[in-house]
Amino acid sequence: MKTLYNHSNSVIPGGLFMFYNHEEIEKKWRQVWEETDAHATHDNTPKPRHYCLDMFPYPSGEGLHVGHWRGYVLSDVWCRYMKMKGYEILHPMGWDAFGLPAENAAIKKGLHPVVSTQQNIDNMKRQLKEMGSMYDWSREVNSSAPDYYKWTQWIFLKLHEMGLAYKKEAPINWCPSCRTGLADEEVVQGACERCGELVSKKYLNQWFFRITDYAERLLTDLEELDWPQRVITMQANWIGKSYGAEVIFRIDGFDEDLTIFTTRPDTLFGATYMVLAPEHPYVDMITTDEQKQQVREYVEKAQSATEVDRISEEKEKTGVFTGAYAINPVNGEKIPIWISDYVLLSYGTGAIMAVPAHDTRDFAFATKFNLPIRQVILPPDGSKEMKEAFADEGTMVNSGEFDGLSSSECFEKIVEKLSEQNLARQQVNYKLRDWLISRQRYWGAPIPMVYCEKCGTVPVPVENLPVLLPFVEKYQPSGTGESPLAAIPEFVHTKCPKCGGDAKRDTDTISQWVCSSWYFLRYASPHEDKVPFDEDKVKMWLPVDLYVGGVEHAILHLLYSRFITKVLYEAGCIDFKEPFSRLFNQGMICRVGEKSGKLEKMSKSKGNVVNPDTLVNKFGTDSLRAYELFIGPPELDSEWDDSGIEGVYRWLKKLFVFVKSANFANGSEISREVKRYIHTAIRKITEDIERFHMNTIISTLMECFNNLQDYAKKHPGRIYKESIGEYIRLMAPVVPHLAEELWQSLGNKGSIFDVKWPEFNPDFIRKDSAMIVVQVNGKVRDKIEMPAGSPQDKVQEVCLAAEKVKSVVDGKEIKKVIYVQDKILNIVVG
RNA sequence: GGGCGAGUGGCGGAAUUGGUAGACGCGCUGGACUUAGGAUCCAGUGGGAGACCAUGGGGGUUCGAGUCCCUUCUCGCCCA
Repeated sequence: MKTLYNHSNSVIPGGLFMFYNHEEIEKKWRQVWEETDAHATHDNTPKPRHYCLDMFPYPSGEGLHVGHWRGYVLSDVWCRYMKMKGYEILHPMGWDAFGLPAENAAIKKGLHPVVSTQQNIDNMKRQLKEMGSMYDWSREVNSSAPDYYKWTQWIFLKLHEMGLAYKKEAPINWCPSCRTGLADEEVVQGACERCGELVSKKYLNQWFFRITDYAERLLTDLEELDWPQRVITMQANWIGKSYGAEVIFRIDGFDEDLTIFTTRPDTLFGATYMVLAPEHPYVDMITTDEQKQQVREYVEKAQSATEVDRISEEKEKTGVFTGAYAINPVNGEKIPIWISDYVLLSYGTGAIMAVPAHDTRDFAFATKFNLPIRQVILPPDGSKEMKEAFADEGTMVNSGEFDGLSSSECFEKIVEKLSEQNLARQQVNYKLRDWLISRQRYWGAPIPMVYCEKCGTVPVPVENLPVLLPFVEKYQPSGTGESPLAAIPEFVHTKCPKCGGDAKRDTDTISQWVCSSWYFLRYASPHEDKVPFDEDKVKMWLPVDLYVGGVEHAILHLLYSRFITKVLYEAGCIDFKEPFSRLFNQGMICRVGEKSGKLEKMSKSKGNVVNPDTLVNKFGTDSLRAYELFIGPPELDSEWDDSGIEGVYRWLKKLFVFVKSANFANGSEISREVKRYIHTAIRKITEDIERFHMNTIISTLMECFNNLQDYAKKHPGRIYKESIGEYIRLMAPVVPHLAEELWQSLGNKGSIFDVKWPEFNPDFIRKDSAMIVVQVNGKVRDKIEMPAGSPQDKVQEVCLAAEKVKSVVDGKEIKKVIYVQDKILNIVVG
């Protein structure tokens, strides 16, 4: 008894005890929701539909921490609010269960991924249910389930059929620790996005998706999205469109030409040498005998360097002369051809013209190897000194007929001139490269392709899907560049679907990013078994109205999903080009890291996680939900502080006692004061939810409650059920369990979420009097209460008579008076 | 180096269009009830004795600036 009293009881007037038993209340209402199927989404409904999606998590063994809760609480508050606004809500949840994170976790625990994934899903699902979110679990998807990945394979085949999936032997990003190839997007600062290991190069025959075909569409359609600006910018930068020109340089003594891409054709006269990527196909051909040895050694060494190192501006430049010369098409000059690793084969044409005077890296290279630096653009200050490259625009010099013109003008003029001789043309270039989707790992959807000696590469027919991932004991990555599946003869050996002869399966698996780039479509018809998604239902629900998740997916997942959506649009499967109309990125929850002592993103490895289970036990889900919002603006990072939850808990406890212990009168509220409190809150909270200012919802609710409580103390028994009911509806999206409980105890039947969101009435917040702030020369001198709507001369008269004002104004000339209705009167004196 | 955020009490943070800076909460101080208080309730809480001073620093626009403009510093993220 004593512990209960300590924790949760409040003494109410009259000496009675009230116990806010959050555990019992929350359990009760979750059960009611389950029994009444309260969160089921109905496809057929007269209501307007709203699709709100959380980025589905990968089933981690560590479970959820309070940082994960943030986004989920936010979207749930939004959904519950929208439901009360009269929408039919689709708010599903599922598991990004295939792929490296899940597999690495399984290996670490020494469990089979099938087992560990299921365990993790069970635990996380329990946690998610405890959050009280209105997920419709009947629509749960699991990307590692055959009835799901069957359709991931279908997507692969669709792209193949459209000519958007192709296989090529290429140097790819290889993570030696994860023992698999990675997409460019998965390499961050030269390291594996997952494990942080430095990525190296490996030549492998791999499947790619032709995302570059969609570069322009992916860029221009960004404009129509209601997304955070920074995500749009990051995507645009990643696509990396640049305008420039292709210019052809003749190679002295050879029939072959070198084509280069430059974003600065205006600097052509300043090109004093050329550089090829060490892997460039002409290197061997043009290298003179004297240079052969050196070049060969250099090419070998360059293979091992990471891309980030190669293109870094800080790194000491290296390179070797090939002995060959090219002819600069604008002036016929013979310029040496070098090779250097700062030129990448994969960007542009793998060859550049080097203009040391106007490019930072070229400048560093030329300085090191004593190559000529010729200034062709004069900076606006006319400086001819060249201590570093001048990369801006200016006036042309040393450029023949173009001298004296502005460099921006010559950008086109020089290209035009060369194009007459077919030596140049305007060209747009993209940094985006094709998407590598083969993984040499076990835990993924097998690539549905078969290699037949007779027929070549043959897609597995759709009716034979899924190509099942075999259950094997030994699934650890081999590291040889072959997937573990290659070691399973029963899997590898198959019959050719075309000729029926012996054939071998592709043994790589599809990147998890493909699995997650279409899951939002699956939720519309999660049990459909004839097609990946029911087109009518997708039309009903999509595109996603609100997508909530972390900014870490700004490029990878969001770009891939946009791409797949565009492909399916082109294929005529869906009628929209963009999957997510509105995107919201919640900020990270941070805490001081155990080892670093610094504020870091919450994660197990940093040793700074806070487990929600403990807090739920002590304070209840509703308190934690409210506190997750209260901690700060949802789009900004916030620091977790355990003690803050106490304040929220106290509010709920007091509220519980307040509502449960009083008898509110039936009928309409008669107090104007109470009406004003409630309607001020209705207006503020509605606006705040609409613009995602979730933190101030809590403040407003607390403030309003404090007002109601004070009022009730002064006027016992004078608050009506109507007002309390409105208050409970306002808090319902945030604290759903308590709201249901209190709603019921007011004598209502049914769920509060089937009741309409309260309407704000401006008549009720109008005040009879206004507190006028009286300023003299902008300084506050007094505050005077006046009837609302008083005219300026009246206000001025009263204010000037006020003692505090008089003492500063007297004896001075009044130069000007500014009056803002019912707010402020500013007297300007000389 | 470039782009985008952010900088307000002891702390987390409020402040639609420029109009009482510090809402709400934590913490703290004092008091009440109590065997006890880590429960609850009441009061107080930016600094300064004060005129006044205060939204990272400096300038500006304005009757009035946390908010707009210029400049500068610090931190975070992304790109290079």
